[in-house]
Amino acid sequence: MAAMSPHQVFRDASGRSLADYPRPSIAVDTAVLTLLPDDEGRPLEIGVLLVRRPTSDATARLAWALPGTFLHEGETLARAVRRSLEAKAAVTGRAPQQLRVFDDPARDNRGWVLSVAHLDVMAPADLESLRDVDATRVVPVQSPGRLPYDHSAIIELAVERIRGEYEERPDPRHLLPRRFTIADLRAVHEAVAGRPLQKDTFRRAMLDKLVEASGVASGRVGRPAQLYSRRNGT
Amino acid sequence: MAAMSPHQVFRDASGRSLADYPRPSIAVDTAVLTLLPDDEGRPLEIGVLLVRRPTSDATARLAWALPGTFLHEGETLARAVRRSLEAKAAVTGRAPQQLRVFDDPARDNRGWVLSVAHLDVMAPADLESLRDVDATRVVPVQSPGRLPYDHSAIIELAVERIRGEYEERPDPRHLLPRRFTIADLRAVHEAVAGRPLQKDTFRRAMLDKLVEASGVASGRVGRPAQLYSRRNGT
DNA sequence: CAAATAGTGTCTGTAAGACACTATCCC
DNA sequence: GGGATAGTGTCTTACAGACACTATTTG
Repeated sequence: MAAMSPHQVFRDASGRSLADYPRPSIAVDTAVLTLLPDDEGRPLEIGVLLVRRPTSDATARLAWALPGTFLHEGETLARAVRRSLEAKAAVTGRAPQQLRVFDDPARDNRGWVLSVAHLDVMAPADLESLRDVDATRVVPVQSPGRLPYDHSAIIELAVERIRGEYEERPDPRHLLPRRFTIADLRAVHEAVAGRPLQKDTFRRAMLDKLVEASGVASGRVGRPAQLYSRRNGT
Repeated sequence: MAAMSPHQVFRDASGRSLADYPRPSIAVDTAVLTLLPDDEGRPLEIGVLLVRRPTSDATARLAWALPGTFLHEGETLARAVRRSLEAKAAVTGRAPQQLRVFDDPARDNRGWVLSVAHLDVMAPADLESLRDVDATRVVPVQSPGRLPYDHSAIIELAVERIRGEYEERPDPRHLLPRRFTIADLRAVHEAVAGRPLQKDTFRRAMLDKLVEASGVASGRVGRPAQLYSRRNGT
């Protein structure tokens, strides 16, 4: 990018100013991931938040989509993501994270629209408040149904990203509360990874990335489990 | 993103159409990475391509920047990257790859400009043709000098990305010709990693990711080295 | 022969996978 | 005690790191 001194109108080789070029609309679309529980309430698999689209008549088969909005003037992408989610969920995600830009000029028949795909993660509890709202659903990422645009690709990217993060660190997205047992942690990591993880190997790999917290888990049968928390209160 | 049936004007809750909203300009800025040789012509460290900016008068200290351009109508980001490079280099990079969007509304004093940072890689030979051109330089990524905007951050992201790729596979960006010795490969990987790599460990890790090619390397002193090539002609 | 580079044998330490065992709770 | 869950001991395998050795060329 060539740049000029401040407050000076930029003109290119053909003498046109910046404002003379056509500009695309910028959208943000967000895969809000969470965990879906099994019958006993334990984390089972990754779910993704969908919202009902203001669909016109017969296109009912594409009635659900990822939440998104257009970028407003003077707004950052992360702020646009949060704005698009605040209307749908009581608690906003912690840190919208960019995945990639979808830039096919013909991807949106409404015009020239670039979409910046984002990932956000919400704990299941934060999504309880909206579960019965008619305009939102949480579906398994394995079978999200037919989705418009590039939304299936966005979900795949988001899942890939979060799986990578969970292979490196214990619960980096704070799906668990501040204190938890190794069994809780393993259930979450298994749900994210989409496959069972070895009990003893998992424990040994995680122990030096956790700090021992005071107290043990009560309830249920069996020997009570030691509580742990993440390093440095993260 | 809500969507309408084809060829219908989209209007939001306030009845405004898509075109009524202000839209940002979209720029692409690219860190073109290559290898800088030492005195004997062996790859030593990662270099990045800079171009001279059409600087106005006294701002000479920011006279160099990453190549970039504005996105044109109907153009993909990758194509804009290639267009911005074709003017500067004889050979265009193989695959521009998105890094992230820089979206601070105040990052450019010319107006509202989002920049999509990209990574591209060129073999040193492909950059020979422009090395003496007055408007381009290749500088070490460790000490690129003062750069405008977010360009230093872009270079850091690009280096991080390419280092990750080179830890996984042998020369994924084709900095070497089709056939090469293990020693050639190790020199390239050491330059990318920025640190020396163990001779025997490196060899054993790479051997099963390569296919043996016919012939040995001639020249120099010492025992001639077996030639190898990448799997499946990639 | 010496010098130089290519390539291998092998030991050690670390860590994952797997299995079986011990520990401690509730009933 | 029985059932259930938490946590550990330990064997095997694999592999990175390290060092020293052998192999094959040029001069």
